[in-house]
Amino acid sequence: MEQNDIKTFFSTELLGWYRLIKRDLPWRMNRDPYRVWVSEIMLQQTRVDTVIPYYNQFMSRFPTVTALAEAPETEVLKSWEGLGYYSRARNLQAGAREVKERYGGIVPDDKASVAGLKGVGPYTSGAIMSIAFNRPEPAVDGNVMRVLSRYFCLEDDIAKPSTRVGIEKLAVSLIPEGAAGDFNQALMELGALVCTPKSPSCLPCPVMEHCAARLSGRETELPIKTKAKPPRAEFRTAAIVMGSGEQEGKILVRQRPETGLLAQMWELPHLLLPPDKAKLLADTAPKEQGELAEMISRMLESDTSMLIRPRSWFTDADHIFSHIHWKMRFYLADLGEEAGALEAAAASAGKGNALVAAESTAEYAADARAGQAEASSIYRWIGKEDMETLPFPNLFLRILKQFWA
DNA sequence: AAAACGGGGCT
DNA sequence: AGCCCAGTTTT
Repeated sequence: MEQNDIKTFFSTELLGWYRLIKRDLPWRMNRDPYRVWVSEIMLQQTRVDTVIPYYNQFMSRFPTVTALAEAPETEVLKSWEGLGYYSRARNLQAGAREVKERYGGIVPDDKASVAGLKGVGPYTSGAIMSIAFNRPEPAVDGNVMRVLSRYFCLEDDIAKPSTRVGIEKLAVSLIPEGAAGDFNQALMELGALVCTPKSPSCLPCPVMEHCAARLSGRETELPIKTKAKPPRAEFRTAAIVMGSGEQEGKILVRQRPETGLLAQMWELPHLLLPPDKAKLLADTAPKEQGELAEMISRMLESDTSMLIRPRSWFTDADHIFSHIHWKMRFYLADLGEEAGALEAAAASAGKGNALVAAESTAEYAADARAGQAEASSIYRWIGKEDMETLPFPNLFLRILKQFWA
């Protein structure tokens, strides 16, 4: 059979299959461009099952572009809490504000305008244009690269940006006349339900008979993809500082900087350990680390001008981001009058009031500067009920819940 | 071109 | 416990 017939077969069979079995997802209720837009942003790097509850809550709280544009930023961030990649939420709201101001609150039926919105890249602009407006644009995500790599037996590394560009050209050529939205969703649906990464279910696949990878028995070898580097380890000590007097029953939290990791989210105060101290955390029992407790307490004194007394070890927690592995140790601390046991231990370890040892690495220096630049104005005492208002990343939310359990 | 940027699911 | 998933922005 000729290549063009193989392509036509693919498009026709896939589209027919999708129209029979497509899942009933909340963002498929209608073609409202705003609903499509929100769903596509949430679905970046995130599975359908995870997104569904967030999507429903988000749409009821921010039903229109204007509602989102006019909402307080913290509220938007709070609604994104636990979803990850928080710049998506801030970019989405920035986009909503642009649509409100420049396009009167109507998402424009124009590729360049949509592609110009913050947080909207090649995939998302293609998805919005095709799904909401039925324009023949490619929407190439990981599913699509996997499906097409297998069906056409493409051996390019899908981790390379240039590969996506090539697959986009192929994808456009496959779009059936007048069915761009359904076809693009069909491609992703097949990748999600049938042509899965690990063990694809070829037997029920609507296009198996002309799948080049399957025909040559190579469906599990494709697509080719270079593996990511493992995350680098970072050791951090953190404190749960319990207030007294006015602050009785409250604890000390702070807001992260405007940019970078977990930007603008709230957190328990913590400190990146230089490599030599990190070994201490890794190798020594929590209760014998007066020195580490002492370091975080000195950092807090310098930031807040309050006398912080570490009292006891609370818990250890690991958190793995895509590029960093945080190994954290939490101490309970208060503003007590007398020195705590841990401080005594630190003193006997021979550490006086000297500041934390000079930075050993560029990373540590950068972290220390960022911490200092934001110091003092970003700290705040919160009670249990404030957890419902301030956005915290999951790792800190878990610790807070454990503390207030 | 490579790194930064979360969090959860599967085996 | 280790491996996998992968869009956009920034460097």
